[in-house]
Amino acid sequence: MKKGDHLFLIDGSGYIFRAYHALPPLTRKSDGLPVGAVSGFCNMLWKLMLDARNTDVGIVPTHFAVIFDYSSKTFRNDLYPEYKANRSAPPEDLIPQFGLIRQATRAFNLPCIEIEGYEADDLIATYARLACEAGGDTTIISSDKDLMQLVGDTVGMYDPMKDRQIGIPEVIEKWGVPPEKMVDLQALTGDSVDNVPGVPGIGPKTAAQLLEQFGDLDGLLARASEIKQDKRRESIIANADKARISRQLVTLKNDVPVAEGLDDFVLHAPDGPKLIGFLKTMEFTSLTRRVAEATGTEAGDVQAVAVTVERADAAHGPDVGAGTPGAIRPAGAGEDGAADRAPGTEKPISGDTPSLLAALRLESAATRKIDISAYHCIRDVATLKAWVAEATEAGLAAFDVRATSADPMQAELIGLSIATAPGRAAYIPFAHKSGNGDLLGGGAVENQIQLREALAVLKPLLEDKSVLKIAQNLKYDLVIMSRYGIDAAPFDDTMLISYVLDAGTPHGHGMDQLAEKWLGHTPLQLKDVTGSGKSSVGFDQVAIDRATAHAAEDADVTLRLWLVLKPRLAAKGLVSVYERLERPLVPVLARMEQRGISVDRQILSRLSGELAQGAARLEEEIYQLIGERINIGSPKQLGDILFGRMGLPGGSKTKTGQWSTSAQLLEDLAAEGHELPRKIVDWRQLTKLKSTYTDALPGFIHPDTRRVHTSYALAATTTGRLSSSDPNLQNIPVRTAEGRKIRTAFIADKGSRLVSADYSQIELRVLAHVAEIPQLRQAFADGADIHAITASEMFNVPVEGMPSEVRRRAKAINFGIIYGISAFGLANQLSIPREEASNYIKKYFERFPGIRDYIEETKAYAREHGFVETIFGRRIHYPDIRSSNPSIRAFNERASINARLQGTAADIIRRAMVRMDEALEKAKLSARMLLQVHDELIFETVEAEVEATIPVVRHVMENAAMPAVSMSVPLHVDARAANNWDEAH
DNA sequence: ACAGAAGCTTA
DNA sequence: GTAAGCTTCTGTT
Repeated sequence: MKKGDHLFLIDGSGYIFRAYHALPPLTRKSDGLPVGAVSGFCNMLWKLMLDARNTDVGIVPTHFAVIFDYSSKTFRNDLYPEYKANRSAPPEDLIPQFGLIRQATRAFNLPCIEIEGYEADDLIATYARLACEAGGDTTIISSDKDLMQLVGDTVGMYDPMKDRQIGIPEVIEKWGVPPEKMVDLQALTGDSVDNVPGVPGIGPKTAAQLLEQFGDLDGLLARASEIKQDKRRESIIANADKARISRQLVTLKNDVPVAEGLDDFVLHAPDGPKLIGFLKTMEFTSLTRRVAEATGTEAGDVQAVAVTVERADAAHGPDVGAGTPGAIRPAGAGEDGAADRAPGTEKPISGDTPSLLAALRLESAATRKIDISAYHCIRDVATLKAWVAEATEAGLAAFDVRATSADPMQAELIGLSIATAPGRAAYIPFAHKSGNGDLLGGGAVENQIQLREALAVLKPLLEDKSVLKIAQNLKYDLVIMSRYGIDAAPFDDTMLISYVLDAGTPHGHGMDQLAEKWLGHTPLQLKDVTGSGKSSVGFDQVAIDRATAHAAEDADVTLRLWLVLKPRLAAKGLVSVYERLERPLVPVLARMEQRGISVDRQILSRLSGELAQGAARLEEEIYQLIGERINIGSPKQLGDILFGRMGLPGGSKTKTGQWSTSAQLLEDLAAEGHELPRKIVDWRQLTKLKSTYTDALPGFIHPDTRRVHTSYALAATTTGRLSSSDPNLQNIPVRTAEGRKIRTAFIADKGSRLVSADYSQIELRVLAHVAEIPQLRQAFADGADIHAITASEMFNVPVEGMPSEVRRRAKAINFGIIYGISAFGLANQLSIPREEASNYIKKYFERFPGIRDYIEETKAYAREHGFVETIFGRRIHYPDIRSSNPSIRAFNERASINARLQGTAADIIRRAMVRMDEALEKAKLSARMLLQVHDELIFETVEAEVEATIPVVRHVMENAAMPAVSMSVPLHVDARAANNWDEAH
């Protein structure tokens, strides 16, 4: 070994236990031999060896060895007979796997190292030292904290199950001490799994703090009398000996007399047939196939080999009783790894399982490079027809539209790209201009197929029922193409597939993020080809070769993403969520966006004038009161005046140290009789309504349709709700009379009416259903006042003649439950002390123990799986639910409680929307769905059909959960018709 | 020209 | 206490 070489040391024994516990139990070979841990081990080894040949990865091992424990009896037992004495025998189905894993190691052509009397950790310490002395680097494949003491400048760790590097910073982050102090830390904390005593009452946090204060263990023991906390001081003084012996136990021995030297560990290429022989015997079908592919071996030619199996009832062989403490739980491994490690979870004697397919696709996607210079540009009809034929033959193609605007209602088609296989993609320019920058925009570029001609060739393909069209954020393309008379179908949308798979994970679902995550690739950005800011040009001005690279790459990336992501749906049981709740909603929303809604410019303009007058009047009065003309809209200036110069009481600070001027705070001051805060609150309301609504909305009226076309995002929220933007029509004011006037500007066409239909208390009904609360179910079945019933149960007062304040409090609690209640939040909401809020919650749980159970069960589920599910199977991930930061953890808990309810409600209205158009058509009604506001749908219909439309709409909405779920609580929908949205609501 | 904070609108 | 989007101000690029 020499400088620059890199040694990989696998903690084989640790891995066995971790894999056994992390992987699903009962993975067995056809003859019943349990092989789950062997499978996990082989997959891990194979992945490491692939990485080893992939120079992109950065760390390339030159030396490689797998280290095992030999037996449970080591020199440590001489030091401390109780060491690992409480270790029970390994699980029965793990025993035969110890030997198999050693055989697997040899099948991989890797050295298999174990020495009697020493633990694997000691051998690892020894080899890491030898490598360091030879000038090489070491990576230890393990996440065992016992090994962290070895981490240093030349020694790192890697956790293959979590794909995580562990270096000095990670050790400090996790344990609060640098690696060289890990020994002292472990000496203090001890280890119950290994029966290392430590000092009772000292955990990792305290230990780190003490070591910080006293330097090291010896310093601490010498000056223990200085510790302030009585209990802690006494425990450390009384147990100093235990700490010292613990330190000896956890200190790894780095001078074990080893037989093999580092030169015996030089990494060789795997021997295909030898390895495949073993894998076949194990019936690891997918890994066999992948290894065969990678090594160029014909798997069919290789015979399975004999393996030696130690029976569970035989004498315990090596490894028994020794393992890695803190083996992670199945859930702790993260379900997200499931398909990545698909072969580890595969069923015995399986063919192409979805997980296998997903894993294969991922592997090939990550290895096949993207070459943006290899794309074609289609400039004549004959070539275009050839590509259409190719796509038809393939039965699928990815598309991406290039247009003049991000708003699909305004966008003019410029070109279209198409991909038929990874790396095989083309761009068809129709409307590029030579960008000379003169005002006329230059002339059309030569050698382009005319738009009409190109669409005539493409339309049959786009509408061909036997060709799957794949796009990223398909709704955009669909709206544009629909305006050009094309109704593309059938289709898949990679953005939505990602959303179904990974809602709530840190990565978003945009193409760039998906390409980065799954393909390890950064596509050309639009900015890269159009420029940005002032010097940017329209896409139609981009040179055709640059446009080709950009557009065709997006189609290529989309196709590759589809190959990777689509099989994952089946692997995770999420196909029906995608096919029933996501994909069919795309054309529904595309139609709603295209229809738009009429907004009366005159009404808004009149309102804007009134608001301007009112605001101006208040402005003058405010200036009078404060004596100077500040910018009232500046919270900074306002705060300085109110709480600084004028000295009003009760000012609190925001997190940036500014005075808070929130409405709540100003309201409180107003209630104390101050004149100014009231005026500021009023001024804010008027200016808010003016700027956000009356002034902004007219700008969204489309020049041709003269209606407002919002844009719905299907994949923007974590819970499954839609979001609306440009403009946001889901936050049009309704609470105040002033604000509601905005709604009168949303009108139906002449001779038509707006119909508004909204679910009543849908989230509370979902709660009553999922948490199985008898009183709430009964109340909803009776059509009773749910908040009054809650109050009656809690405070033992009759519903008749109930004071409104009592009902108000119950209502706040009901909403609080939906939001994942906390005493802090409820106290804020009701302006009561935290203790009082806490008592309310306690009382509530006494009356409705099912809700407490539901909340606890949700938290436990989220913690175990890292996600929660709606009743229709939509998954929402909470990766931070296990955070050690209590406030982050609590936030994730509340969010996960809310997500089941909000997400289920969102699923229900999605189901209604998917069915609505067909139901209306079947009833021969011309009503058109225009808007969705979370629990409300707004339709436009001719006056004569209003009466017939309402029952159809109600029926679809009230039965939307069926037949997938038969709810134990009825859904109730209120519906009304009027000339404008204010009166219809 | 853009990003973050503060504030306000909705379900 | 949950989930969003938009506007203004303010400071940085």
